[in-house]
Amino acid sequence: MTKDEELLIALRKIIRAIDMRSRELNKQVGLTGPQLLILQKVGKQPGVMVREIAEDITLSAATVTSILDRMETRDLVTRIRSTKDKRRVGVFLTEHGTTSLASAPLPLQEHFRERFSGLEQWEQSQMVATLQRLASMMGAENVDAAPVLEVGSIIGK
Amino acid sequence: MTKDEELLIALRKIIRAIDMRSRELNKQVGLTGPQLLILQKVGKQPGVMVREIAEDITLSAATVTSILDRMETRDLVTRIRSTKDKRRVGVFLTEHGTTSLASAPLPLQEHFRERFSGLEQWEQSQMVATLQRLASMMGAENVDAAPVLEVGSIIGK
DNA sequence: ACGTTAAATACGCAAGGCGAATCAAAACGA
DNA sequence: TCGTTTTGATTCGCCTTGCGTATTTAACGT
Repeated sequence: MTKDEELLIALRKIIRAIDMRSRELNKQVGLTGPQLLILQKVGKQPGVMVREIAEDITLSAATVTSILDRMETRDLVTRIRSTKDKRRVGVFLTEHGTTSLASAPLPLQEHFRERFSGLEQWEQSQMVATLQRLASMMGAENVDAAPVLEVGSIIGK
Repeated sequence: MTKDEELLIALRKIIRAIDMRSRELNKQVGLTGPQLLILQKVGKQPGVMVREIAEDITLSAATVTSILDRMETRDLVTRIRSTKDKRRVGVFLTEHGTTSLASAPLPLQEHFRERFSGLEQWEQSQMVATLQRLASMMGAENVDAAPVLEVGSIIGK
């Protein structure tokens, strides 16, 4: 098994674990992972724009809108259109959203967090750094477009 | 921002990148990530039962059935009911499935693979190791019974 | 022979996601 | 100043993963 196969397998396991966690959360408190993420973001930065949220958690604006729809019908957030710039829409927590956030379980499983926080500081940092690196390696475009050098990309087209 | 928040953000980016890749694959060759996984499984073990597949990739039988439905309409696999035990259904690759599997693009993006293979050996190993560790930290129950050595796991329970 | 259990499917449902199209408003440019 | 772009958000249509809960068909135990 090659290294990148191993990498993929490991990633799939991780993805699945996170997905399961999300479903579990949804059953328990009616909040899926992505919803919780957004809730936290709004909690930290009331009035945050939809665009900002989307960038933050790297989802399309359309997706964020649809998630916000669901959250709004559950009375977790409200959207208020800016009067200054009427294109903008700010997202705020409702009272219910605030209390939900306060009592919300964390997006990651408890037992994971315990294990993670049990690691040495440097190990945690190293882990995060590795993931961030991986993320940027996978992130398509943000890796500024190989300049002239690359012949392959031209041929490839 | 705490370390585990950073971790989660990075993970979401990675997940998204993989998801995008999966969609891309789907458009190009009609194979999503999970479908590819199943295809590989069937390739390795022709005639494998639905139940076995489900266990293997830890999905419900219902889910596997629905994925197989899609794969069958795309003529990637066929299902043949056993004559011996008529409850059982074996899954096989079609010709098209076989060639698809052989020529299947890799689950990871090309440019990622290039970058990844550009890393030093030790870096690759380190990266994979980190992910595997993460996966096992997240994997809930399937962390079958850390043997005696591990004291932590006992206390942890 | 009859009830129990196992394998697969059918059915219904929800969420996350995307792109393309649309609409409104702001910014820009000449 | 008046078009033209650009930006922010939403709507629409569509797809997959994934589950739970029946339902059917067949094997098995006693």
